[in-house]
Amino acid sequence: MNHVKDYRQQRGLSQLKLAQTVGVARQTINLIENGKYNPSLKLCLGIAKALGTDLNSLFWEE
Amino acid sequence: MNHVKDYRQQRGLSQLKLAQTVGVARQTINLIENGKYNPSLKLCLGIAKALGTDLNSLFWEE
DNA sequence: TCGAAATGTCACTTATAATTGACACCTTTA
DNA sequence: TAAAGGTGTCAATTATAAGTGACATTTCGA
Repeated sequence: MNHVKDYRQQRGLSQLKLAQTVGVARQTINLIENGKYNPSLKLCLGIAKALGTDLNSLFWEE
Repeated sequence: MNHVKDYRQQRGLSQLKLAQTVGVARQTINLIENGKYNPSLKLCLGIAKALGTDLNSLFWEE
């Protein structure tokens, strides 16, 4: 899994708001948060920047 | 860009060897190293683990 | 300096990420 | 009690990641 939902909620953002910031559809954010698929690197980078964090914090499991 | 090529060469691996370890085609590694496209998160994770490093080291630019 | 391994790239196909529109369900507030 | 915002999910389409086979060039050790 990943930590997108946690970080998004900590920032008080809706899925829609995050999606608009990153420039993707709301459904795409929803699917990523629920582990339903495998986002592209570019999208991961966009989400990390929009949430003021980095790739490891959101997507890395030791 | 990214640092896949640097890390791979430091480990003395060919594109083919890394591709086999990760389970993708050699061309896929070549395209990623040359910034020709946008790999999936799953593939980025596989490459990071195969090279004994992490997402930020390979793909994060401040 | 020859030959093999490694790399870069092409065309084509297949798998899947991502989009769009829609609907049901839930919670909160007027 | 109903209206609005937020979420989860569905089906259908489009965009693109990834695979396959092939070939030319470069690199490097015997």
